[in-house]
Amino acid sequence: MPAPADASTLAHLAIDWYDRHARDLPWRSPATTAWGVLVSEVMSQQTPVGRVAPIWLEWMERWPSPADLAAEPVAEAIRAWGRLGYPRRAMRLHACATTLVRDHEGQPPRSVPELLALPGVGAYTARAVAAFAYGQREPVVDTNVRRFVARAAAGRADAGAATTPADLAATVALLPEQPSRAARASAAFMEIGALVCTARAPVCGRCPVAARCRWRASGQALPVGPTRKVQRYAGTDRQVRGLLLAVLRDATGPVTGDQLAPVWSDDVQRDRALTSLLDDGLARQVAPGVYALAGD
DNA sequence: TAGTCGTGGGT
DNA sequence: TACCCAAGACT
Repeated sequence: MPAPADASTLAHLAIDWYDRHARDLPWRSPATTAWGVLVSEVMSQQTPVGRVAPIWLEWMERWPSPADLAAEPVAEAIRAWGRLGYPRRAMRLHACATTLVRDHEGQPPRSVPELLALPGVGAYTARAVAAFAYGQREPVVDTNVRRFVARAAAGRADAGAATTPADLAATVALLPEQPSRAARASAAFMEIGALVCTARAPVCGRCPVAARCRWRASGQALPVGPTRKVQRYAGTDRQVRGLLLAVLRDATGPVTGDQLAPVWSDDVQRDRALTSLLDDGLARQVAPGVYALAGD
C-alpha cells in the first residue's frame, strides 16, 4: 500500500526529524509571546542562537512587553544587549518597541508589510514573526534555509550571495498548505541547516532528507566560486567602535576622552569611530570631551 | 548593490 | 595562526 503523497516530501521528512531532534531553545516554548519571538529573531541576526538564549531570557524577564522596553532609556537596552554584537540592533529594538506602542496597540502586527515597516525588521525577521508567532504560511528564508533549499531541492552546493525573490519562491513551493504545518516546516528547515546541512561540513549521514537530496544525488559537487565575501575585522573601524562602546557600556556614567584613549592608539581612527557612534545614536556627547551611552 | 556593522567559537 | 561562519538590516 503506497504511502500518502505527502509522506515523502522534504517538508514531511524535515518536520518528522524536527519533532525528535529540535533544540529546546527558550523562545520555542508555546507560552512565548509575539514580542518574545520578535526579540529572539532580532537578537539572532548574525549571532549564534546559543549565545542569544541567556540574553533573551534576561530581556523577557525585564521587559515582557514592548511597553516595558519603550518606557526605559535606550541606554538600558544597549547595556542589556551585552556582547551580542551589532549593538545598533538593540537601538532598533527599542525604537521598534516605541513604534509598537504608538502605532500597533503595543503588540507586533500580523501582516508581513506592517512587520517590514518596523525598525530592525527585514525580509527574514518579518516572515519569521508571521510564521512562528502567528502561524502563517510565509517563506522564512535565512542563511540556513537558503543553503538547505539550494542543496536539497536545487542540487546546488550553496545559495547565492544575497536573498532573492527566487529564494522565497523556491522555499514557499516546499511548504505544506496548512499554515501551522508550513510554519513548522520552516523551523525544521532552519534547524536542519543549522545542525546537519552546515556550510562547511554537512553531516549527510544524519540528514532526514539525504535519500531525496538532489545535491547528494549529484555527487555533492563542491562550490565553484567564492560564496560570500568575508570581511576582515582586525584593525577596522568596527573593532574600534566595539572597543569604545564597551567602555561606555561598562561605565556607570559619562566618560572623558582620556578614558577612551587607551582602547586605540591611533587618534585619527579612534576619533572617526567615536564620531560614527555619535552619528548612529549609540553614543552622545554630554559636554566637550565627555561622552555617554545614548540616553544615559 | 556592494559595504558597513560586533563578537566569539570552531577548524 | 588565520580564516570561516553565524536565525540580516540598512544605505
